[in-house]
Amino acid sequence: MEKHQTTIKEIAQALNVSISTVSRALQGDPRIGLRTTQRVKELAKSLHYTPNPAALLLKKKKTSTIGVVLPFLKEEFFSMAITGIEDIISEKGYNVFVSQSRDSYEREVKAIKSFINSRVDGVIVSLSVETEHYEHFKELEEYGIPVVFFDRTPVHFPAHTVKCNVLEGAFKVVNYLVSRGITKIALLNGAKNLGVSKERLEGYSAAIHKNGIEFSPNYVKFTNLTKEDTEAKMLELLALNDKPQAIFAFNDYVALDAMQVCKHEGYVPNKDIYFVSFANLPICTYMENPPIASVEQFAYIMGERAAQILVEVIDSTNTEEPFREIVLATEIRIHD
Amino acid sequence: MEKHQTTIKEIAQALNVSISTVSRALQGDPRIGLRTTQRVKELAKSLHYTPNPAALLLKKKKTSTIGVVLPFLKEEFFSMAITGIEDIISEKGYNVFVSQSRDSYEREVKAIKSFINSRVDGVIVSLSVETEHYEHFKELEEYGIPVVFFDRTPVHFPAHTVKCNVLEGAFKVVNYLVSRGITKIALLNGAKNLGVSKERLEGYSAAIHKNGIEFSPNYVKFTNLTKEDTEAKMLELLALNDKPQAIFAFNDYVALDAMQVCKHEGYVPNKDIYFVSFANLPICTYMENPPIASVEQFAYIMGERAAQILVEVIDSTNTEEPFREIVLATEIRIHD
DNA sequence: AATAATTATGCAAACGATTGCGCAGCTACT
DNA sequence: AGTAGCTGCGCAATCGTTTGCATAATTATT
Repeated sequence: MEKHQTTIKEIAQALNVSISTVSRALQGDPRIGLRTTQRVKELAKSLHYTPNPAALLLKKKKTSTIGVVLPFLKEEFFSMAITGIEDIISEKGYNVFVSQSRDSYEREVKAIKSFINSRVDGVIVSLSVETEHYEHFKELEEYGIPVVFFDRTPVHFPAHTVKCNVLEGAFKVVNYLVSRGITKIALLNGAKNLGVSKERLEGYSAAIHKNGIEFSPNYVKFTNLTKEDTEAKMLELLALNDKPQAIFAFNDYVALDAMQVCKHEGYVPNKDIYFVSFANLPICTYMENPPIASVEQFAYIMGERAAQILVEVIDSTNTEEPFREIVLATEIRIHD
Repeated sequence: MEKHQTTIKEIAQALNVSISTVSRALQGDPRIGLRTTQRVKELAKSLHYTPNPAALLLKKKKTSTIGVVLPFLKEEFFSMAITGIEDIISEKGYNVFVSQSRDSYEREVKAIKSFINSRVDGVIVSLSVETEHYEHFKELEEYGIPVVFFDRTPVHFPAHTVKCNVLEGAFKVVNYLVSRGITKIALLNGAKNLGVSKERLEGYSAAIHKNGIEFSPNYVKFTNLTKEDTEAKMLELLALNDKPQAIFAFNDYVALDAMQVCKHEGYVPNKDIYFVSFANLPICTYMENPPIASVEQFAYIMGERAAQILVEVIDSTNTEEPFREIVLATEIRIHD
């Protein structure tokens, strides 16, 4: 029952003109007469003609497809970003391949290779927590496939990036705690190799120092973002002689995991120990007890901006374009 | 700096053999000598040769790409299903296009048309809440593109489907409530046109009758799954003279929205009014007060099964294969 | 040594579209 | 009438592969 996909050739035969005429008419080439152009376009429409993408790629070297690699679709931050990407990209006639690294370096590399094989026109990436080497992105570069990173961007690797001002957000949220008289603040950070972890630490330190609080290395923990590691690190914090009064968590998911540990250990979150975090995910509005403050990260907007930059770079013939680095201002949301 | 994608032609020239020889050698055609085959394969590997997918499609009419359309990636149920799909499909060398209908019929239709244009080899769908007509899937059929539906499957439209035994699950969960002495049970259902809503209603009714409880139409509400509509319907239930003791919600998200209304109206969820629901999403483990019972839907497994069926159907040359209808057994999880 | 039987390889068409170049046919001018 | 200048189209090559049908090279057979 395979319905035949209409081709340009069939239109040509039906109208008794040549293939090239049909092709040009469809593109509105001025060399083709008005009458012919009309007839061709009408027939094409009534036959539901759509150009064969393979043939196009063969000639034009363009698949109208982009690839997205991100850690976890199930994290609302990323699924919202995807939605932003989809909205921009589909409006330009592109399709989106999605691949999850699940925070595995290996999976991330495989995804990129697979995208190279399928000749995507561009790639949008948010790094896995494990990623410390960027060869796979260099390879992308060698093939002339542009990449835009968002949120989890590489360090010491020049590239197009979209992120929010993490340092500023971290500073603000720590400052907020201090303004409430809370000074013993621990940082339950992401993995060390992530740039966004470093920036959180910087913002945290800056706020600590600015407020004349002594910086305690014991109060800074790094987690690989798994539930297990978060729990372990949170337990370490709770075991400290000088227990922190508040935890600044890497993001809402880390905060949630940490809060569970708290409860399990007999502390009441946001009463015995305060929590603040990053992301401000919608799902948290359903929580009984969300972090008392969260830095809004504008996931959807990040996705949109990343997609915009990517299509601009794809369209631009200028291969030597300077790297674009978008930094979104953060906003802090108070929840209690 | 565009690195040249190696072609079969270049390999042929370098080895001083013909293009066809290279092509055959790469495919392990026995007609090509062992020595030649070896040399070709080695050079191909060292040059990072990968066949141009466009050329392949042109010849083979196969894109090794499938499309997935589902309501919301941000709903954990669907993002888990995608993960299952990805795992199966990528292992077979396919890529996955993802598109969200966001519960809009129009968007769903557009996604399908776009998939037809890009000549995907198959499609996996979970219907939007608005979908009542299936012409777009008929069109897919006409082009010979197989479809597999999961969870939200069409009614009166024969197709490959993967779902769980909703009726049974609904029956069990209502039965559980009754076993706890709760008899005034309302059903906060999904939209009427969804098959899965109908089945929930059937299971609900069956359990009600079996336990000799009088069926009250006032206790059955349908929502289009938006927060607003859920809230409105929940308020109607709360306004009833004979207020229900428990709410059986369409899924966890509906339950969460409904519970918020409850709280807002001064009732304590799962104390003044009990909640049970469908899906049993991991995110609910972070809730203070999740539904007291939830029907496990095995999202990941559904995704896997749907993908398996799809690749089987794609590979099978037999166009007249009977429709496969997988029904997964449900399990009910007690949370308190 | 000539021929048959293998074995190994090449030619060229085809897939569906784009595009540089060439060539009719018409009009208009001298 | 002859020629220049348009206008409107068609030819054929091209993109990277696959594949049916030769053909060439090698070995075996007599």
